[in-house]
Amino acid sequence: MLTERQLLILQVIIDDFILTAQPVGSRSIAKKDAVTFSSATIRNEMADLEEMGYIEKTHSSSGRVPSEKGYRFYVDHLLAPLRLSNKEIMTIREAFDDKMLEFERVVQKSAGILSDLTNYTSIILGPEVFETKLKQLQIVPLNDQSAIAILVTNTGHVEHRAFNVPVEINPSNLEKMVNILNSRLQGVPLVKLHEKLHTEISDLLKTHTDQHEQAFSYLQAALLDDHSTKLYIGGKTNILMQPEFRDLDKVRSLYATIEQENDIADLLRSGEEGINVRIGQENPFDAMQNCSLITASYKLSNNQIGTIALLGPTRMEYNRMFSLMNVLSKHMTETFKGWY
Amino acid sequence: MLTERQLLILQVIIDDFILTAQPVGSRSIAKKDAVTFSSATIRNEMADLEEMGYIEKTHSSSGRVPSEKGYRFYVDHLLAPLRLSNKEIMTIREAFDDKMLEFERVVQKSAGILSDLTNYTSIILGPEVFETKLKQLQIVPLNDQSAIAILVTNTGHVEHRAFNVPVEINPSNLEKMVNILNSRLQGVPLVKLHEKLHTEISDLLKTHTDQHEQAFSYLQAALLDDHSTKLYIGGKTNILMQPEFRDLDKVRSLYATIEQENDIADLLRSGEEGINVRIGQENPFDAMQNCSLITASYKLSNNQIGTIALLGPTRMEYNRMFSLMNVLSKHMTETFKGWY
DNA sequence: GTTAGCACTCGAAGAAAGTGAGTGCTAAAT
DNA sequence: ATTTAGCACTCACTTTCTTCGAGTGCTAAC
Repeated sequence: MLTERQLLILQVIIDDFILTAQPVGSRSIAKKDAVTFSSATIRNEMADLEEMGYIEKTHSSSGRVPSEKGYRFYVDHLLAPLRLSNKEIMTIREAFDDKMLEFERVVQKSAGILSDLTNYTSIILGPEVFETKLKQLQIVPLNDQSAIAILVTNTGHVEHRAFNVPVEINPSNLEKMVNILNSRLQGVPLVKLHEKLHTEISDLLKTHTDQHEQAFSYLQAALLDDHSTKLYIGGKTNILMQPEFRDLDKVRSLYATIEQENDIADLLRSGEEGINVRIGQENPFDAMQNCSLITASYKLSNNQIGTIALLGPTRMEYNRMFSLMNVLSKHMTETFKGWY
Repeated sequence: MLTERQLLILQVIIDDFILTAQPVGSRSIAKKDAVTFSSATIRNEMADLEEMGYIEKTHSSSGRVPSEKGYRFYVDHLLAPLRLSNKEIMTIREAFDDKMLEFERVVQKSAGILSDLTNYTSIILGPEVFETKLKQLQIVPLNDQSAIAILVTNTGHVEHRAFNVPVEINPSNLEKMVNILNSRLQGVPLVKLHEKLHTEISDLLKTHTDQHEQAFSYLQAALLDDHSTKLYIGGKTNILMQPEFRDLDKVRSLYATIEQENDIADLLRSGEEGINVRIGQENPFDAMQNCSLITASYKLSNNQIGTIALLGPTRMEYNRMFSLMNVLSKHMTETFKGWY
């Protein structure tokens, strides 16, 4: 168990290191107002803290640096919630002031804010698509060879895809077809669209259009793009600002990792509801061994859950990040309230 | 005027430097098979070439490095068109093999190919929007408070925007309104949409709907997003691979410059038809003083012109880049042929 | 005109020396 | 029994000095 004094020293070391990225020495700790004892005492305490694994030396005569265990303890027990600055609060409030009505827009903006305010990289994951349902289907003929299929979901998401049409389809047939499709497909979850097209619609179309086979296959190709959950990334280049990423190789391998969107999505999904932190080795990917990943969840009105995340060096401003992500996820949840 | 021998030496120096990024010395030039004279002769010639400004020394006893004038001469007079490797040709061909029908998709893919094959950063600019016309307008009600306006252009481009609806509008009124809008707005160039809405439609709506004022303003807000030309950027992080960007400050300021999308768009637009190269100082932005920008134009079926560009260090593989961009722009032009 | 030869230049890489922020330990002070 | 002053020691960093070699320009011989 740590004594009061050790807690204080640990806190000072971590706070200082988060600020400066430099190893913290006993003398500089002793200078703090909150610290009333001498550097020698601090040295003794630091030796104990090191023995317990909370701090480390970078070399035998260096100051101390928080270990991952130290950060973990800090996050779990020492974190003093920070009041956000007025500027930060205003930035977020203003962004949400102009009513946004599209999921994409909200998420994009949130990712932007988060990366701008933090200088880290933000990643936002949308909710699972299971429940997204088809609201309406439209087909707009462009010319006699191609048309655009537009798909609107109940969440206000719009997808579209151009496709070739067999020349023989005439406008009235097309309209008929779209009407049939709409009447049969409205309300169908996107993930079931494929199946549904096969089982129910295929024969229906057959009776109403001549070229059903071809039309069907074209349409299918057009509509069955991946509806997989997208990742919104903000401030990708902020990583370059962090002194721990002075080494370009590290940057490169981190970028390579981030580009595996599926893996990252799985990682974000794996967090519990509320705020989570993964510190250094707690992250599954090699390139993230020097990183921390903070995730927070937001809710949609149907109680589906999405995740916002911040990726930075282990030396992260955890307390400010917690407050920021808290506020932002609340704003997002609030914005989405009563949407669908 | 340069002698044959000087031309040869200049060529070797530039080719070598492009490959290795190291200053080229007289001895290494003398070793080339194509070179039959001694290093001493080469030194004499190099002194002349330097006097004429085609090459430079990095310090008084270093090998030579091409000057910007040298690159300019090389690009204008020495460039031997390079046969692309089979792999490169196949990559491009395969990408264009599966029929793409949407401008965005084609452009996105092209940008991807270009940056992947070159390890530089690719930038693609769409054509001016002047001629893009409204094909069809759709309004899909989401619930009783919001709806989505979808706008399809004759180029197959789809834009959409959610907006609030006054609760009182009922479905049949909405349909009526959409029909009116479509009949009056189809074929109107996007850039004139704003004006047209004001002069012609406002009063028309008035006679058909009760809440025309509100509906109108909402719709206006929904439709009049910026239709400005978008930039598609690929391989932004490729810049990190170039040894000349070992200095993070340079990378940062280059990124900052690229993020000024309007300026970049203007820059890309300013090239002549065909392939252009801007070398170092010929670029207008400070952060690009060590960069070269190659631009090439592609055509849409209506003869509108778009631009693909490649941004890299002045020490660029100009001949391969020329071939690549040539092939790619042709493929793009071909793909767009007969589209609208 | 070309080239061999040579003195010279200068950056890069390495070794040596000095600096200072930090430590651990001991012994005195509280 | 803590705490602290004092001191020897460590080690990254910086600066200075050396060495090394790839490169040059110039001169004289071919």
